[in-house]
Amino acid sequence: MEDVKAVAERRLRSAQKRITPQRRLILDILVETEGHLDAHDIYDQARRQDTRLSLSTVYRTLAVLKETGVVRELYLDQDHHHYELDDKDEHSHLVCLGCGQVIEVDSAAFCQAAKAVGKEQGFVVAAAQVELAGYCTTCYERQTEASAQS
Amino acid sequence: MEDVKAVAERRLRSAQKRITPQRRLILDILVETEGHLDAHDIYDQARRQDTRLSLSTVYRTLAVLKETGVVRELYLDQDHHHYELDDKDEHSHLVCLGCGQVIEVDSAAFCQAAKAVGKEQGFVVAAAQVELAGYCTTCYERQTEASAQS
DNA sequence: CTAGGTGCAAAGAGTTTGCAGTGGC
DNA sequence: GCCACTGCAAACTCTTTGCACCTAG
Repeated sequence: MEDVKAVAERRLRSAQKRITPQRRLILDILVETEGHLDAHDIYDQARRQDTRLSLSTVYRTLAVLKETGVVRELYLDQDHHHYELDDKDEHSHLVCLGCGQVIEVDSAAFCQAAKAVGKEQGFVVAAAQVELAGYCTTCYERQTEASAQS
Repeated sequence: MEDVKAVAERRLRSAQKRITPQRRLILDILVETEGHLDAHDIYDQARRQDTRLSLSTVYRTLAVLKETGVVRELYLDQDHHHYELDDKDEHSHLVCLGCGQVIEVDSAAFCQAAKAVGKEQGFVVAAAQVELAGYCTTCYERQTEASAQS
């Protein structure tokens, strides 16, 4: 855990970026939450500890962290960006259309498929963004019940 | 070709939606272009034939077409939505980070992987959105040249 | 000391909405 | 003729930018 932060700070430093309290705070939140946060989530949480932090700083920090490969930007829905720490293995996201929960799954299978597909087209795949939409068990049952009684 | 439009109109009608000249126009553009258009592309093209058409109508029409399953909304980049006719087979998109071109590829492999992965988690996958980012042959070569001489 | 970073407020994209008038069915 | 649809303008959301001040290295 502590490691992640150390690595992140090293990366910032080697990119001539400064380690400011604001950046530390945002990084802490990302590390502790281990989730998929959007800029506003981070802002809200950060505000509890530093009431003067501004949203633009959050955006600017996320941009820096993305540039340095510390966080990854996700596209879980089409309205805003989400971010997660980039310390995990390749994985993709299952988004439940019913309750909105996001499940992470290993995506080795996709990466392999991605590279194969790319190769066919003479295309070098740098990144595969796979978002799966569907229904979790609970929501699926709820939905089939609902349509059964109509 | 003509078929697609007929199907689309039938779908609209059965959803109690009206067939207006504006909707026909937008549909025509989608059918003829066969590409991945964003709202503004459609607006620009449509304006050539109907100078009074408004952007909101484009958005509203796209929303209706999406609802009725005539078009599919894509997420090719994070800044705005793209749309394509939903009459094609399952396919995904290769987006070139160099020149921005979008190549469509068959994604049977992904769909299969998607369903398998979902099943493991008790998750019913309704849609898989796969966007692959990378470099086409030309841009890849240009890039390796550039880094070679530095 | 001096870039690079910050807060604030204002600007920008892309998209949505309220409302009065129009036109499919 | 009714109600869905339209155009227009204004609002809204998310994100970015300009600028003066501040602070990490």
